[in-house]
Amino acid sequence: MAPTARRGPYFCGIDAAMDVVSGKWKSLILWELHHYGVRRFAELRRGLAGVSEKMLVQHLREMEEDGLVHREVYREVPPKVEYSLTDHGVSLNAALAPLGAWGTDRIRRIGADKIPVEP
Amino acid sequence: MAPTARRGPYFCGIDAAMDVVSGKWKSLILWELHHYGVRRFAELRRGLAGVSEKMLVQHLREMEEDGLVHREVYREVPPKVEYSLTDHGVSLNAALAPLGAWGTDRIRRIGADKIPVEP
DNA sequence: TGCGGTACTTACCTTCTGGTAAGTGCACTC
DNA sequence: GAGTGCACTTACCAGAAGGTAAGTACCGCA
Repeated sequence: MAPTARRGPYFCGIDAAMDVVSGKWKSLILWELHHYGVRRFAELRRGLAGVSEKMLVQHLREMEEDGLVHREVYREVPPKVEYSLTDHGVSLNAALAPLGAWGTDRIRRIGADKIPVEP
Repeated sequence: MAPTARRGPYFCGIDAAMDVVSGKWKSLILWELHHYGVRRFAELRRGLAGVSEKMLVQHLREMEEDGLVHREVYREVPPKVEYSLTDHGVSLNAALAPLGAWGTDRIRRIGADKIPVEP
């Protein structure tokens, strides 16, 4: 029940897009897949410092359901699964670009003290 | 402590922008203020069907802190407070436009059954 | 005199999100 | 034969987000 409780009726486009992007790691996953083209599960896990396996799986599943990422399973041992962006994923990433630029601007505005420094 | 617990170090621009937009009603508030230019508290409450006063105040306060909205208090009785977008708010709204377009497209894709129908 | 409207504030409660830690089955390496 | 890596799954738990309902202080209106 929980997995598909989302996707309610939307007020507007932003709403619909947000529903798909909201999730702590989704925009990072999008960016990672955009940057590398194709990535394996463990590669993503290592690429997104701090993500838990549970959340990575969950977000990837949701993004697959939403038609953003493609999941290719190779029936081998050890298991191999490759993730990549679909056309919708690519276009979403493009639509996020201006927002990213705005955010970069904001980081610059609020000062250099907010630059990523992990504890 | 809770009000300013956000604004952690950011991974990237998207992250920084999301931090500012995430909140159930924030994008709607942005849109409402963009559309009407200036709105009073009660006008916003009526415009955003379903929002609670608590969340509206809270979101407006955060957006004010983030430099997105301007709050103009008229010391009269009954009280009068006007909200409007700052330049940053306007530019954020512009940056959200492509995302909104993508979302509208998505709504069209996933079918007409998801069109806003409030219970 | 009581109701409605203004713009909030406060306390309490529920739901959702995300994190931790452990387990799974199989193959390769030391 | 113990340890490691692969791609997960499961159970449990903490904290954040958001909703409900009531209260505040003042005024205009009937």
